Amino acid sequence: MKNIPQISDAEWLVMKVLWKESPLGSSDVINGLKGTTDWKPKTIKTLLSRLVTKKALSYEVGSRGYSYYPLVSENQCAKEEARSFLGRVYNGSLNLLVKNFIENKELSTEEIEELKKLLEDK
Amino acid sequence: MKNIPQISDAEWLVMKVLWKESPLGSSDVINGLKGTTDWKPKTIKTLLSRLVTKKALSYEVGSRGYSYYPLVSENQCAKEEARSFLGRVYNGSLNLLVKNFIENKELSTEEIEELKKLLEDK
DNA sequence: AATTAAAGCTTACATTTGTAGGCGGTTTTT
DNA sequence: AAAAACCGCCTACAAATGTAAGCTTTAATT
Repeated sequence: MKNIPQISDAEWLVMKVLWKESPLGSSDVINGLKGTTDWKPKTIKTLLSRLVTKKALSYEVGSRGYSYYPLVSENQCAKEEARSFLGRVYNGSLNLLVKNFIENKELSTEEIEELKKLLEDK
Repeated sequence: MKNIPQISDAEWLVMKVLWKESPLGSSDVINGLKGTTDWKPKTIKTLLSRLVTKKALSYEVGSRGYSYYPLVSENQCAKEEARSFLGRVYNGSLNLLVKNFIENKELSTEEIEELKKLLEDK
């Protein structure tokens, strides 16, 4: 059981690129964020470095620079975030969240059907 | 349509006290947090002030100090947090979150039953 | 070969957050 | 009335975050 590092909002976007495909050089990550953000390349490199420091990423050294890859899975991180978010806002209860969504009519009919199915299949 | 202010983790705990009951004086809030946190009274006052600055709270002036009350509802804030969290982590999809919980077996049988019921009743 | 571009390392700097302490005035206890 | 407790206001200060720029070495282009 490892500790999941804290990943900030901005850092999540970087991680997502690398969860989709890795290893990638920084320029690839920069490219992968075109359209998603307006960050300067330097900003993205800062985020990459911080993620390495936090041990969310590591890298291999190649001739044309580092090739980054995740040390933690998206699933692990998502779970951790969910835990923290649900704990803070919904007393840790996923059901309460869903209930709220239903009550606030935040869900389309299709989504509700899909949820039902998910639960049935389970 | 108002903007929901950003409420930090620590601030949430303060808001929760006031969402449960308000208006309350700072000493009541301090009391309401006994057992939940170890914060010094001063810390809680700082949080109260910050929440006022952020317009998450306001207060009436009484003879024995301020009486704080929320300017935003728990439901609004919860919705906003959910939006931000789901957006960041689950592409905005509640269903994806639920799916993940099911797959990771984070839900007890009872919770699943309850969810089904919630969806049926809807 | 000379210039330009890129890589990573270090530094920057404002804002938000966690976590208080000090100060001067008021209220409540002794 | 004097002391103790409490009030709110202002200040503090480190860590995390968002958002980069500068410098030095290396690689790519002309």
